[in-house]
Amino acid sequence: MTLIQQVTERVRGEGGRMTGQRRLILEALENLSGHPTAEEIYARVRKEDAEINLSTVYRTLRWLEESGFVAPRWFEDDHRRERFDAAGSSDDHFHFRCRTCNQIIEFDDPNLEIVKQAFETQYLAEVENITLVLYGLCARCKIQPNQAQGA
Amino acid sequence: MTLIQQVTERVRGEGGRMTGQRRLILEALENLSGHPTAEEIYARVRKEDAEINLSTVYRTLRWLEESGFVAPRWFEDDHRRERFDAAGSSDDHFHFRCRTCNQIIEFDDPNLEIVKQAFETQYLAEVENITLVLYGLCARCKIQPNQAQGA
DNA sequence: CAGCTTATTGCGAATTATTTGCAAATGGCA
DNA sequence: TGCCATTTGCAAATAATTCGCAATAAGCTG
Repeated sequence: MTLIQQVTERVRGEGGRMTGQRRLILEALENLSGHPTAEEIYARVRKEDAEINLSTVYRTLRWLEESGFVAPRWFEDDHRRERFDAAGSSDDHFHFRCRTCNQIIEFDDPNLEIVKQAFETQYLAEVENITLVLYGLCARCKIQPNQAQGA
Repeated sequence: MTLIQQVTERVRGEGGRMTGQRRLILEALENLSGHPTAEEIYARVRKEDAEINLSTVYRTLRWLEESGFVAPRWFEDDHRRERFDAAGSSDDHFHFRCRTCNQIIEFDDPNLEIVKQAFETQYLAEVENITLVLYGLCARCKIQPNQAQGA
């Protein structure tokens, strides 16, 4: 089932409406690779609907976030700008961000479960959530520098 | 050697001045526990010098950051607000943040080195920096909830 | 398929953390 | 003690995101 179908089902179930704007924003989320910003999604959607407003994009993203369809992320090299992770909040994974080309790679590692448990045991705490970001150079930029993409 | 002494040495070495404002900000950094915000440092410093301006606090923190004496941190539950880690950028450690009392615990774990190396090997990347934050409930808040402190 | 209700949109203004420009103040060497 | 470049205070600028509100349009209902 596609993202648009899932969201449609959800929105209808709670008396909401599936508008043209929402459909376009969902399409943009599926098609834009990486973790786009609201502006990037806005730019993409604008190609189809020149009248759409940036605040509609923000509102829709916030609403998708509440339902767990997207998760907000912030990276330190650009900490003011929110990015949207279309993988949603359910599927947990970690991130690597290349400081040259700005690409984001998602990965997972079972060691994080160990780190979490060790912390919980030592501090008698309960860990609900983990954010891990590795910053550095991706394979390509290690060899051939300066391929900077969008911020 | 105290932080103020270290910074004085550095600033004099590069033709800068150790002003009363800078001294107070450094004292605040040493005395405030956790990872204070610029506003918190400002509030503290203001008790000694009612004339100091918030932008002086920001400028000084930025300058300390450039020299590696403090490191900026952002936590997701309050992602817009910058916090300053007096441990500096040299000493690397990770963070736990309690979602109830907002306290920050610093910790280290050798498994992160393994995660880093595994990632570098698999993706042929070079990791320069790691940010890891665990979010959850600290020991006290697990038992006795609602002791919320500053944001 | 036209009407109706109210969820959603567009727009512009507000918000908030941080930064900047500039004239006035001051640290610290001569 | 005076000089002058570095720093400060102040007020205005920035920039991402949010909000209020009147206008628009989903999608039931008849």
